[in-house]
Amino acid sequence: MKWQGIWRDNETYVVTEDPSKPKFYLLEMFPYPSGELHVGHVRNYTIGDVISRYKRARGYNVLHPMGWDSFGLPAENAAIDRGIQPDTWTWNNIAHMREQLKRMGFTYDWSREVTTAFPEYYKWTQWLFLLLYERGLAYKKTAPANWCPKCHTVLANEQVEQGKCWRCDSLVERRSMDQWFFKITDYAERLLADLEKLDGWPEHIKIMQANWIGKSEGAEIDFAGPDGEKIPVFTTRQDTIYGVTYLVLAPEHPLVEKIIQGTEYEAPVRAFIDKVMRMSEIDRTAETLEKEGIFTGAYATNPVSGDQVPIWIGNYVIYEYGTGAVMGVPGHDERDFHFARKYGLPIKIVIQNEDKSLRLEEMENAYVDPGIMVDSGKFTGLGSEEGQAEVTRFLEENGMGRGKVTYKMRDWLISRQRYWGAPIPVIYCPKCGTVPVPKEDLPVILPLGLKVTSGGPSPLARHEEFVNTTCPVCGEGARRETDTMDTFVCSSWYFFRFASPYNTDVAFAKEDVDYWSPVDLYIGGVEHAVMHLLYARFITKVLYDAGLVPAEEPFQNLLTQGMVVRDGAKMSKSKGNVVSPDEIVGKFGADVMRVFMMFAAPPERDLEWSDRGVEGANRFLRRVWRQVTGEHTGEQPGAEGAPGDGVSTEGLLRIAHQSIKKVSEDLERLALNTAVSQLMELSNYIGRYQRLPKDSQSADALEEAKTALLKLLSPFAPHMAQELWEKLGYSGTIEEAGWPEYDQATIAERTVTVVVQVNGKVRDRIQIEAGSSDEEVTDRALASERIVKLLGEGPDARDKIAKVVVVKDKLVNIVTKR
RNA sequence: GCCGGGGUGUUGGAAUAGGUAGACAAUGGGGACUUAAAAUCCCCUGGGCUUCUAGCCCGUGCGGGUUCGAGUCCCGCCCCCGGCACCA
Repeated sequence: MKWQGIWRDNETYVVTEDPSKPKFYLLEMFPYPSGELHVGHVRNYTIGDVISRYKRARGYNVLHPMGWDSFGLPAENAAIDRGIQPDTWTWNNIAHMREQLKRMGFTYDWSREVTTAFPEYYKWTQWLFLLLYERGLAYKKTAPANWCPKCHTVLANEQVEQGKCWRCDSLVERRSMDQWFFKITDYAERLLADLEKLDGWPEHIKIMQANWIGKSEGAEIDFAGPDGEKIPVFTTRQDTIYGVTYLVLAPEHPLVEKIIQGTEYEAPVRAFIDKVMRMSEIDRTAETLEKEGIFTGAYATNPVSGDQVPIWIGNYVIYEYGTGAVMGVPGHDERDFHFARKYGLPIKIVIQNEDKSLRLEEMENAYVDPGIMVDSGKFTGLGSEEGQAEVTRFLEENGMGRGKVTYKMRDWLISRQRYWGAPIPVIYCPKCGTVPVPKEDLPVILPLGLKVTSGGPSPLARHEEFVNTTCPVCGEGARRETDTMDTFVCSSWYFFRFASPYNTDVAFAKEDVDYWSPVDLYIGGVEHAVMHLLYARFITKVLYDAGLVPAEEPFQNLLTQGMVVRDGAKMSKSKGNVVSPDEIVGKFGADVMRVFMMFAAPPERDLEWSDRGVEGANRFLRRVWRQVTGEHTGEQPGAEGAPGDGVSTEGLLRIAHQSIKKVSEDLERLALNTAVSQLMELSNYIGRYQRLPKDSQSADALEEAKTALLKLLSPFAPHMAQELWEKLGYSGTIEEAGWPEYDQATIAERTVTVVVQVNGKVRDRIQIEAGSSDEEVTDRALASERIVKLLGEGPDARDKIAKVVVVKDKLVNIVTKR
């Protein structure tokens, strides 16, 4: 507490741009102000704070900011449940959580605090929308969207998990609505390609993003419908074009209506479509769903082979992907194979494996591997890969189709039919149509004090004063857009605002973002692997293209920390296994909480909460206190133990310097748990050393070991390290004293323990002078008591040896003849 | 199904470049101090065996392999966790 006040009063952690120092931009994902800091936050922010303090001690100019992702649905729900205004609720939560953060002793530069729900911030979120609009990257269209009935709004694709809303788990429905989108698909290729540049990202996150983007290279082939109209299909297997025996359209496909009209197939096809369309999204995409289809009565022509093939409708064809129509190649596609078998459609083999062993009557599965094209007209004999290129060329030369790349990723739907968000800055004029709000009119203020109710249209849409406005172009009466933006828009650029938070006339100043960008280390949960992290990369690229930021990628290094669990399960109120950080901090102090969380598990893995572990951390810090001050911390004196063997001044200095090396390296590679364990080892040794007779202790060496311990401990337990620093008689902050450097000569041991193995099994250990030659080591090993016992002495032993392997100063392995 | 990550004592975890498996903790046990308890300090804490002041065998999910030597590399399985999921 004492030091927190001093840090604040001296503005220790307020940073300014300083070109004379190397910069380090450290960022943790800012929280949604839910009301209470939970242990997951504490873990995330402690990891960041440890790195921040370490980098600062190392002389970096560290930007370490904090803010609030403060728009969003829970505020509205709280308003409904408790009758408080969303803004009041949000500001109260922020005030409370800010205090909780301060109590942890985090090194934030609070002068840069950013709150996305303040007009000073969302003005620039709206500006960002207009920037995308100008650049043709924001557009409105009517499209079927994911509607969450409980949240009363649409959701982006990324926010639907297994057919359910990511927030409330409700089953998502399909609704056709007029919506604003950001054209993230224009950046699909770059978002994919630039993943390769992100060396500092965990591989699995990059893979998740690549899968989400879902690039497929193939071709679009124009089949001819019954009246000669084009029916394009997308395929990645152009080489199987001669194996097409039918076509399948998605039930939504516009051509369906046309080809069944007035035919005997009309009624049954309609019934089939109705059935499919009535299914919920989750049922329709469930893996258990039986593939079903129905014949339309119409036929299409294969442009390459000239074959006439029946047109079917299938429940498994997705209208939004590719062209919403697929060619059925049962011989070489698993799904098509089963569909063909089920409905008695013909199967053709057009790809043979090398040994020509495929026989139609023996096939139980499709042959999906590459092979040699057979029965494929002029392409017969080509390999699959070559065939794909040749078929594509043939299609293009004859106007029958074209090479095509398709992505699974869809455009980012940003409209939300909710109140507590940044209003979309658009006006609809009966005369001028859709008109963006001029930049000088920003922000479009979100009116406060509205009555928020559950269900029905958003309060904004019912608030006439907000809705009614004048057209900025013609001045006539017009209406405002009443949807607000997805909160992920707010969080897709906040890291630039932190670099330049004071500006009122620009979103961020060029020189500020030039100095600070990119974020050197970004820390947060995996749950944002494809949402926030993809959106932030997209927006950064847009800003880069507009010449506003210097970096094409926002986050140089990424650390995705694991969850905090208890009894193996995620903490939740309903399970009653929630740990309150306030309680722990109140009982043991922030340092104990910090040390426990850093020690209990490596950052990227889940951390199992353990009350016993917290007590262990407490014991460790109390011991350090006693060792440094010589004071007792409540225990009775007189129960001193023996120092144990092998404790020496030389040993003390060695472990002190080894610890400097080890802790520094561990901090660099973010192995914070092993860094703490090294500190424990150092402390254990100091304890044993202090139990030596006073006259064999070196005060200088002890002082050196103590200061090393405190400096190394200071990122983890800053309050205590600082207090002890003062007690040792030093002035100023321990951080200003700098990070310790180790001396290699002190670490080097004069004698080393070498393991002696016989045939790979450890048989003895010998003490030997460091740097001894292989011959010396071998001689010593053979002379050792245990080896003599096993192999005999002198020439006897030498006769039995086939080979000796020596690893310098570590190990010698004697291999005997068999 | 596909793609990732993982499987090490009673538990959390360590072993960073193929070289002493189990560091550091937690738990449990024993002891010291104490009238007693707490706190503190010391010792032990993977399994089995034996001739027990000492030593042997087994042991990193399972089965093979490479190597003087494998938790680590290769092949084939099993299980757990995460992501995607009829994507043509």
